[in-house]
Amino acid sequence: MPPAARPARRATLADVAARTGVAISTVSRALTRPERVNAATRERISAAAAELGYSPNTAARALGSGRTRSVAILVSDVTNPFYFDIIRGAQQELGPAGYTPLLLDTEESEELEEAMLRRLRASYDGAIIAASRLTDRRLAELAQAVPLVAINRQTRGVPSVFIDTPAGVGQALEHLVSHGHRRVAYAGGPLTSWPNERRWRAFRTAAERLGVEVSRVGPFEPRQSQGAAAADAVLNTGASATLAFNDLLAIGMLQRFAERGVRVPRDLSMVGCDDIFGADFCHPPLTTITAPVAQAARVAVSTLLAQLGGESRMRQGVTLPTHLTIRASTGPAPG
Amino acid sequence: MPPAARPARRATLADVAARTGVAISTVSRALTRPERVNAATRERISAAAAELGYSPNTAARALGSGRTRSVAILVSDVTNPFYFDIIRGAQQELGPAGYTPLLLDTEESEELEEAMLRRLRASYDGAIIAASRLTDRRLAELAQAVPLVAINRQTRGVPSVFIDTPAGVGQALEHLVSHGHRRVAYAGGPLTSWPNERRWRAFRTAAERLGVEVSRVGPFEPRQSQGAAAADAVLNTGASATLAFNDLLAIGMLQRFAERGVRVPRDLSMVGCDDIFGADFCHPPLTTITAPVAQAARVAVSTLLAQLGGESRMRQGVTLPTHLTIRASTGPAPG
DNA sequence: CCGATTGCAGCAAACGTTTGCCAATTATTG
DNA sequence: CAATAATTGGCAAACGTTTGCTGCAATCGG
Repeated sequence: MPPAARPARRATLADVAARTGVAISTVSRALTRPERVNAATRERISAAAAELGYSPNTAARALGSGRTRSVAILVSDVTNPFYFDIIRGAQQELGPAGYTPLLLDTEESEELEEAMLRRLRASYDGAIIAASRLTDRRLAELAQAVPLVAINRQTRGVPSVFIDTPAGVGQALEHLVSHGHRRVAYAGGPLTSWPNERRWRAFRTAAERLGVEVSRVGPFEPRQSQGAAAADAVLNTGASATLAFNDLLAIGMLQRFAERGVRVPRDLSMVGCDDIFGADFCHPPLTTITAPVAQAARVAVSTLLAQLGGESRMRQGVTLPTHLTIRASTGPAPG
Repeated sequence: MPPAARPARRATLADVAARTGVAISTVSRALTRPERVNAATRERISAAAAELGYSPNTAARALGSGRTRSVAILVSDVTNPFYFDIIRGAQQELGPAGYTPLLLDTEESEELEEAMLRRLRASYDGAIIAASRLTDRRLAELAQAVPLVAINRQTRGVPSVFIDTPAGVGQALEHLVSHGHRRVAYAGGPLTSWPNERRWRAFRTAAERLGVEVSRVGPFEPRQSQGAAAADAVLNTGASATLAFNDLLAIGMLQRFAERGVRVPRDLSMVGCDDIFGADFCHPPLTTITAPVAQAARVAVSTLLAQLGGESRMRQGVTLPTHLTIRASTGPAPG
């Protein structure tokens, strides 16, 4: 067993220093600020470090420097596919920058959200908050104390990345109206969800502009299982087309319509929001407002890293465009 | 602004100690080992800690104690919906136990897997490895140095949770044979995937037992986009039914079949593995081998925590049963 | 050839905990 | 009531880094 002689203990700076015959501080600098150390010495140190398989102890580093090289990613529900792309996008941007994600599930709770952020404050350098449930006031206060970037939440004083789904909502409604729909319904998400309110407002405004009748049903938790209730409620309104708060809900509604024998899009047209995994292969494939979710996460991370890097003139708010992806769940109004 | 007087600096043990008039060590003990301290003192300390909003600095704690209260979750691709349930299940078990997940994406790379595990060794107490790409030897060696539990990977000396999909493969084949299928194909996953080989073996064995002809196509990366190639390859074999390495691939295949005008299950029956998000609402809904993925993750975490807790007599290997979920993608053989 | 400048490396003090050991106080026992 | 035991709380040394300051030597300009 050749590699069996592995030291049980991890190599530390002290070990590398001893092997090289220099001081610990020199090793530290050689590894973190190479330019502060003579090239020859640096060489020897790197060699010794490699031989010993040295890698820094993150806890000690965090304690010494106050920086952790990790970023908290707050999602309200790890289960929601919307966040998969958030996680993925964040990961993509974080990894190459040498940061590690700290995934936190706030379980749709305002209290938990703030508590986690506070409790683990020393464990991350900054945070990406996707779908905050916090009030504007609390969020703004928090942003004073913690470097953070919010996704899909615009609040004064809080850097954010906003996915312009409301604009897409307008497009979606035009699409429906052009197909002859005159009565439309909005199947709403949680009342505490900020984007939900924005989408509803955009929906109502566009409807007014286009002269169609609207109703709103809900609130519904954004889960597939809630789709049944939402579908039934929409049917009650007599609308010929409906827009759901998000795709998860929309997919659930689609299933319910199928169960009840409501043919989509023949009897009813259905539009979702976000274009999550599954929206393209559900039945019928869902017309939806495609959101650049992974991109939003990447932008959020890069904004955050810039902030952490001490960039003063910072983008305070970025808006990302969406587009309407027309699939098979929308069509001409019946009759 | 009442809460404005917040100290910019986080409260430390020293602050609490000063406020209570006891030593730092006493505060530490009062908070971590309440029984080691007088009830009255403990009371006063807790009160002061609460007032100051004290919460321990995890880095300092890790440094002092060598324990981090966090668990690494290694997945080969955060994008794969299979892992959503892993993440979710792990989260569910970790949270209540006061642990935090450290999500690591190994990007299907053996090197990255081991490197991450080593580099971040000081940042986690133990690891859950879902779908290791490591060789048996490396994995076993690693298990000596790091408390870990593997999911879907049985290797001597490595505690594991195994989802018995191979048993389900047998069932699936019986289901197909009972529908008159005589030629079946396996659309394989990555060659480095351990479960892939197990599934294929189970498939071949069952086919032999049932007297049907098998072929194997692949390997394919387990991505939806790879479904096209897999579907075309299967069509070439002349099989009337096919089992895919996993649902992601199966869903991709379903899409390709639709494109090519192959009617499922009329012309061809299709079975997936895992029953991921989407398997129930794709078109047609997928017959699949349902795996208790979230449960597997929960069991893995609890096994790991037991190990961390110093339990010596440990379950070395747990096997979780699967079952065949019949939906609409399978039916009688054509002709 | 001397004083000023620069580059490089080391010393030592943090950072906020945990924890082994010891001292003081209080409770228990014969 | 003295001796012993148990409980309680404090001291101080880790843990492995980072980083401000200092000192030394080599280099440079004049």
